[in-house]
Parts: sequence; C-alpha cells; structure tokens
Amino acid sequence: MEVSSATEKTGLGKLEVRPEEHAALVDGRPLSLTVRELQLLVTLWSNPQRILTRDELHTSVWGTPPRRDDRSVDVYVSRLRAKLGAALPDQKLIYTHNGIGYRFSPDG
Amino acid sequence: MEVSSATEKTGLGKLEVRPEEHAALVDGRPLSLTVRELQLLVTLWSNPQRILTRDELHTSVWGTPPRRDDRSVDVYVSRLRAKLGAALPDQKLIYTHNGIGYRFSPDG
DNA sequence: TACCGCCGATTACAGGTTTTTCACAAGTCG
DNA sequence: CGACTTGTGAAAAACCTGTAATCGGCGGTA
Repeated sequence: MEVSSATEKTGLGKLEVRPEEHAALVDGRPLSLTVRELQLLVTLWSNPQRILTRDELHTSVWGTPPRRDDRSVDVYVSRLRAKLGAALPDQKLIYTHNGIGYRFSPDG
Repeated sequence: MEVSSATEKTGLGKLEVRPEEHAALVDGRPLSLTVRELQLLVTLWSNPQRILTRDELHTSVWGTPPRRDDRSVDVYVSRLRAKLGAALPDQKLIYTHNGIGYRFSPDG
C-alpha cells in the first residue's frame, strides 16, 4: 500500500493554494470550494501568521468593508473550516482572535 | 459468471484513452463517442486533477473561446457523462466547479 | 450557584444564479 | 432517404450566497 510521502510520516496531508488555477489542493487533489470560500482562503493563505481583521477580510473578499453586524466573514470561515477539516483532519489551520479577526497558520 | 480482472475486485472498470487511435476504451471495449465528445474527453483526461475553465475547454475543443452565454461545453459534458456513466457505473469522473468549469479526476 | 450579556460558531432559509438535461432544427454523409 | 451529429433554446434541477436565527461557551455579578 502506497502513501504519499507527505502523509506517510506525519499523517497530515499537504495543502496547496493556487489562485491562478482557481484551486486549493490537498495531496494534489482539488477541494470543492465555492468562489467565495476560495477567495477567503486565498486571502488568509496569502497572509500566513498574520491576524486579519473582519474588515480586512471582508474588504478583500467582497470588495467593501462589512456593514455593521455583518456576520458573512464568520459564516464563510465556518464553511471553509468544515471543508478543510474534512480533507485535513487533525490539522488546525484557521485560528480565531476574539474581538479582532482570524489568522491562518499552516504550522500550528 | 466471468468478470474481467479489473472489475472482479473493485467492481470498477478501467478507462483508457488513446487520442492517436481516436478511441476511448472501457475494459478493452471502445465507447461510441462522437468526435466532439472524444475531443472533450481527451482534453479533460490530459489534465487530470486540474480545473479547466469553460474558456479553456471550448478553446481546446472548438478552437475558439466560447461566445457569451454559450452552453455547448455544458451540453457536451452532459453527453459525455451519460456515456461514461453507462459504461462505468458508480464511477464519478468529471466534477463540476461552479462558476469556473470542470475537472477530470480518475480517482475520486 | 444562578443569571445575564456578549461573541463567535453553526444551522436554516429564501432568493438568485448556474448547471443539467431534454427537445428540436439544421447539417453531414453513406 | 435514413442514421447520426451538432449547436441552440428553454425548462427543471442543483447549487451558491447572504442574512437571520439558534446554539454554546465564557466571564462578570449578585
């Protein structure tokens, strides 16, 4: 039985993001992300280890700052987490910073 | 009852594509594909795991980018799926990426 | 402890958009 | 002619999106 070299040691798959190809891949296989989900992932992934505010995220994905009490960012983070979690169990990629926003950290 | 060695374990037949021979075979038996259907299959099959836009697909098969609101690619994907599905039940080969295009993934 | 308010996480839902599929007319070629 | 292919239009189905509603955890306070 063959396992990719990425998984055989760590048990963790590898995430690749390819904005030009409209794709996010886990072990070479594309995830089924919607356009918004991918935009959000690309934004987070482009700023690893950095805490992005909801304002920044909304502006980057939707083009405008969020209206007051807008929860779109949270909802899409949740949807993204669900799909990433299904493809990469045991790997936490998106961290919440209370009162501020979110952070993408590939390493932990 | 005899089954080919390819199917006896997995229940799944094997798809071969031979562009030079203008043929697509399932367990050695040629599918009855039209020229366009075969061109489309070859294009998809040549780019496994890659999301191809309608533009790319139309350009590859028809030689020119699609006109606005052209749904030819969708229609031929549908026809291709029907024939592949008849020959290879329980095998999903062509995935839709909403708002973008299609992807050929032999493995799942 | 019990209660409350605050936030983020998740689920539900309605509207809109995109894709899928079917039917048909026109074209091809023996 | 007869069988088949091709591209288009349109109805039906599937999916995406944004908002609202619900859930759940945590901290403060009495």
